[in-house]
Amino acid sequence: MDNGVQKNKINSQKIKTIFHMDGDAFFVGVEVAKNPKLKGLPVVTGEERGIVSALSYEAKALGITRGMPIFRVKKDFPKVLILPGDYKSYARYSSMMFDIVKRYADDVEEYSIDECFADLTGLEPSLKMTYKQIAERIKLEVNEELGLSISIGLAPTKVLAKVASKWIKPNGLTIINRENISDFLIKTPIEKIWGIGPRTSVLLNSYGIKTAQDFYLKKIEWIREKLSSPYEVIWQELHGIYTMEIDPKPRTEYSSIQRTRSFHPFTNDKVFLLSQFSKNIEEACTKARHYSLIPKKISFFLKTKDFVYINCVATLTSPSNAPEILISILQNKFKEMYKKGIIYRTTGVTLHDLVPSHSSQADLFGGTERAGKFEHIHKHIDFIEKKYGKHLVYLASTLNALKNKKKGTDSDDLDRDLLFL
DNA sequence: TCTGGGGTCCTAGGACCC
DNA sequence: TCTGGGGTCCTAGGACCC
Repeated sequence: MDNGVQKNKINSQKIKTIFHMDGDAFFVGVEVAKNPKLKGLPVVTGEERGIVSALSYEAKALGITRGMPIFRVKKDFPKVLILPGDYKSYARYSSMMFDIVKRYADDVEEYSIDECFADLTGLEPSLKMTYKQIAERIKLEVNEELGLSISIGLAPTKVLAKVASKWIKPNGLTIINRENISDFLIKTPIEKIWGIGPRTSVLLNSYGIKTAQDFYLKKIEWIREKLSSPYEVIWQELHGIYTMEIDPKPRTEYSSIQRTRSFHPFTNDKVFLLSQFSKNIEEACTKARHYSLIPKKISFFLKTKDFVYINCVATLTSPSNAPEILISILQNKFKEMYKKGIIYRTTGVTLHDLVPSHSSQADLFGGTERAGKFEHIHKHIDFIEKKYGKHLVYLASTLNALKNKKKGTDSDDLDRDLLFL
């Protein structure tokens, strides 16, 4: 009970040095590293998504923002270079970047594709460098070896290290220690603190809390009374009390896997929607198999053109990561979710309660046996995709998602497709 | 057609049991 | 009889993150 607080009582004896690294305009940074001719130009990525995912500082200077529709960029900023995302390269550069950090620190938490935390505590004597020098070395090596610019924060906690790495950007290095915390928090709006989003900011504003310093100055009892437990942890962290641990586990464990697709134009075509779902299921299953995970639960959602979600959950009597089985579940659930007169923009599938595949036991209803047959096929498919590239092999129902499916098809068609399974 | 895609964690409240 | 008072487990949904 109250684990975070208990832990920190022990940990607060020892002041930590937490390192946080944040890529500068990371996706664009990688594009520039791949093709140095782009350096100094206004560049954005996200062409395939229709909105700006990342933008170079030159593009930002023109007034482009994250999330801006690509058509607007084309129209208003014709000189800007627009690139599609190259996620394979981003992942490669990401792990090379983290490898550099691991040269110095053992405990590295890969937080996202362009961010990591590391615990540098106690490394000064063995590396014969100050913490600042270690950070400078890492920055230099990432810059020289990978051609990437990063910003670094050093602080006693993760939350403060995030404040620090954001302080100077790009190419910054900022140190917060227990003595100068307030200098930073006074100038940080509360909504900029990691973990405090728009809803909580509005609530805190209503209590007169505008800056991180205002929050910091509240009594812990007040925080407990007004907010839930994660905010108590943030309060501790802002006080320099190490509470959120570094988690160096490799990113191979998932508690859920999701695949969604939005489409254009919006539609209420049953066959089209089902084929989109089907493709989502296949891709989610491919990922699940890649990590040897099997879901015990699956959920589906439809999003209407007005952003209303229709959710639906199914518990699997026999856990499976074979798309054929999950699609047959979808067939039933879809009838509950779909309404004739409504126009949809997105379909989504989430696999929940993932367990390692070796732990799935045989059941009495033959579901596992049936899944076993498919397992064979999928082994081959996974192999082919590994060799020749992704998304080569699809199920019949997914073909509808690949062909630009004609509108208003009768649902009998669909049943035939699914029967084919 | 301003608003994509992939995650994690926490809480409130219902169901069920004694 | 003016319907306590716990547990536990599960789910839906909120909030937040990059």
